[in-house]
Amino acid sequence: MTQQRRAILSVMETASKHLDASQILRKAQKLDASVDRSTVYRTLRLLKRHGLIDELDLMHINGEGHYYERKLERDHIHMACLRCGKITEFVSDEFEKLKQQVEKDCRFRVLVSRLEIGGYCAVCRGAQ
Amino acid sequence: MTQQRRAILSVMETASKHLDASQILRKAQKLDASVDRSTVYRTLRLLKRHGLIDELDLMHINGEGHYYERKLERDHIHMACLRCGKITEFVSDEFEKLKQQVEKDCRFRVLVSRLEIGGYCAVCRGAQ
DNA sequence: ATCTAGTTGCAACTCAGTCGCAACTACTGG
DNA sequence: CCAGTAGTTGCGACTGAGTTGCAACTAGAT
Repeated sequence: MTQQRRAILSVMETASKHLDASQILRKAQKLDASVDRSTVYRTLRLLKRHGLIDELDLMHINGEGHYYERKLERDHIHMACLRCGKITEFVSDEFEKLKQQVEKDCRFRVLVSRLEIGGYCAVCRGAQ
Repeated sequence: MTQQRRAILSVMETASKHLDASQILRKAQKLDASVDRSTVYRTLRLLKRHGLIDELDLMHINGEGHYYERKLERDHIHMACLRCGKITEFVSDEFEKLKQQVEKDCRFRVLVSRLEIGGYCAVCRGAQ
């Protein structure tokens, strides 16, 4: 556990929204100016492998990069509005059931899952 | 509808598995040698926007790129084995129900959806 | 046959993410 | 408390996916 990792960890813990690697870098550098881009990537890879963070695309609403968020107790769905860009999260028992079905019917051990939906949010749906 | 688009379309229609952009380029060039990388990207973007193909990450089992597949009547889940790399597809009514729930409970119009699961397939689960 | 809007190939570019390496640092055992 | 070492870091150079500006070129309408 190094200074740099502590800084990155702390950024992830306190983040209020989905951050991409360069945003994480900038925020981590405010805590420890020595943090390097490659350390961020290396640490993110580590955290991902250990199942502590989730990696998201958010339907590529802004470019090709990835977003990261701390993995919480319950998985959630990400919905991205293709019009206004808003990201909504949604927790659903149906989702849990679906994963259980996969485990059972496909005899597949589920470790990570990512459900992203693109479409129109309630507001934009009306405005459209 | 140009020669080049016809070639790319044809590759997508006849593909037996998930292809990335460079594989699509190579295959398309066998049908029309003039096809350029940028045309492939431009056409894929177009097809994606029109909802004719789906874009996948396949849990980044091999690098950062994207994979594409023709969108069929029914959506399906992609499961990627983190040990042997096998990709399995699975059609589920639960998945349809889940999307309906999102439409209803979140008043969110679902246009595209992508559910990817990483874990261990039946074979590797035993071998592990 | 002509015109034009849309498409293409090309080459140069951007940007995310990776890698090799020498310098460094957090922990171990003495 | 200190030396040894395994693992981590910063740096700079690199890779590879995807994009873009532009002049040349179609496909299809008139």
